[in-house]
Amino acid sequence: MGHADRLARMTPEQLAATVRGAVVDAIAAGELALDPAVVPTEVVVERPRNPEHGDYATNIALQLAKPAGVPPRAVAELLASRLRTVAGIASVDIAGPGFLNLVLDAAALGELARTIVEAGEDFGRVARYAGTAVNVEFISANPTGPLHLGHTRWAAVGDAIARVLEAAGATVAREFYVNDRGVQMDKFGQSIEARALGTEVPDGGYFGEYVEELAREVVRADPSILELPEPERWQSFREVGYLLQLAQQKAVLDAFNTHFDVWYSERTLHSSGAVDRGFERLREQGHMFEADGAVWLRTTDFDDDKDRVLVKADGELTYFASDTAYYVDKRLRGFDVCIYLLGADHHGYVNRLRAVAACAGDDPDINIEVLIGQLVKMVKGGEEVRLSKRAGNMITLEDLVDEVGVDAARYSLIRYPVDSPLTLDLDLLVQRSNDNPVFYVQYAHARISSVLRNASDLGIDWRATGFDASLLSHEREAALLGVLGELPRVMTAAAELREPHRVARYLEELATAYHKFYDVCRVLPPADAELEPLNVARLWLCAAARQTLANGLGVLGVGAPERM
RNA sequence: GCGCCCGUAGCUCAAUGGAUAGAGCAUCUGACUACGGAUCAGAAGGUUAGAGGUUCGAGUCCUCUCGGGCGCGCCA
Repeated sequence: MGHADRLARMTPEQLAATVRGAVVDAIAAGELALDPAVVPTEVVVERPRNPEHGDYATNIALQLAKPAGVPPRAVAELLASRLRTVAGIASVDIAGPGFLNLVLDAAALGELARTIVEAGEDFGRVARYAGTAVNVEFISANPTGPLHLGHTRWAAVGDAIARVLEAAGATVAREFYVNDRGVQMDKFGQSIEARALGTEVPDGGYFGEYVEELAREVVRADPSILELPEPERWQSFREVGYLLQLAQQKAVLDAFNTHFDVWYSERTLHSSGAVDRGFERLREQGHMFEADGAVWLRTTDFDDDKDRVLVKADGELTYFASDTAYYVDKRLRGFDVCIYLLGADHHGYVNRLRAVAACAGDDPDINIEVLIGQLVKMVKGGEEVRLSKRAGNMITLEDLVDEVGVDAARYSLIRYPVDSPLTLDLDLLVQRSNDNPVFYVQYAHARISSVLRNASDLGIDWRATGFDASLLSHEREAALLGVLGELPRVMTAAAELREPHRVARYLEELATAYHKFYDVCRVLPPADAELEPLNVARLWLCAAARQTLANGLGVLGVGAPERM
């Protein structure tokens, strides 16, 4: 019965297409005086907050009323009569100013469980960005010290953005720009040397305890370094110390489940000729000029406050010169979109980076994207913790993970949008980590895993037993199915908006829907009872829920434990 | 001074112009001799900082005011 099978399933995507079809048909039949071109290509079909408003609701009649010159309820009326004839749709109501409230047949909704189980890890993957190559650059901390809490938010969020984009079909490179060149590096080398020799750390140098540890390590690795003449000696300290520090950053990030594809060295940028290529591109585009003995980029052509110097009067390149070359290099490496994650203290860079893209002949609205994240504030004992290296209360990424674990740390940082400042209560995070919503979500996954294990122990092979979706008629089953069906749309929105926190919030909603279902719907047959078709149908639903939780958690880089 | 971000329940925060603004924590009251109680059911808690505007509809968009964070180098 191919016909029945085709009509049996009704995912939100299919429903949206069905509603749109009703509009197009109504126009073709002359019921609506509308240009088909004004019908949105994607009709919005959303799950109403109030369950009394049906499984799905659409505002399409409200949108079309004005262009059609007809009252919204009249538009709703004629769409409703068409939709009522569609197989899989149980009822259509008109509510409020002209909303269409749709209720699906239990079977049409329940088939979603099969769809999800069959899709497996692919459920939630969408094709929104298929064929797009995206470069996501984040953290890019100086390799002159450990990663601190300020970097940690980007470590979690940047990686989650990359994962979300991958789930949406993009090819993604996670990139870390290593500032291994310039004055800061020299200060770093001289600071390590000073600690090794017991002399005074230079002005503007690095004072942290880790510098002493680096000094000991460098000397231990090769004591002859102390015999070198200057400047080879401090330069050697710089080189060896830099590699040790960089390796430490990599190790910490790997442990944090954030794996970079590219560690791009600023030195390489210069030695590879990328700077020359970058300048060449900018010159071609006609935005470079000379004034006051310096070479400038006319970024004011594109919304920047002032023009920027590329080459100083003394012939030295500015940091900005590296930025421009780096951007051009990314584009030459084939990335369509270059995303930068910067802290709020760098928001002044947004316009100038966008101007760089424009000066290079690109479209700043397409090829470059600068995301500004607000800083993380920490509260401990009810008081704000001011993080400063000098005060010695710097909290590193490593510290946070040691205290709360990778999953809780990542989740806490990802579940909030980055454009609002975040206050983390260390006491809450550390001592009462069970209150972290990540455990609520993981618990749902572990709980389902347990049910499926028990089913297996009872010798139940639900996959091989017929699945009757129409049996999933309980309101909590319908609610759970409704939430399950949202993952593809949540993933699309999270990818488009670069907002992985939406996935986290969705998972919390899903976990709630599961727990509510589980509370009142017995899944396995009680002792001494026969296996009923309803038990099997609910096992399919459980499997679908578990798969969806696992897929969502995977996109956040958070584990989906089978036991906890 | 100019620019960007933010202001939602006691606290931490959601809500892509949609219906009665939602969660968690904290407070109070309930639910397992059946599948994991890290759960569930319920109560209480709001002039979405304030004032105008745009429209069928504004926490969301526009203007102004107030309050908070951050930034405005031929530094890196």
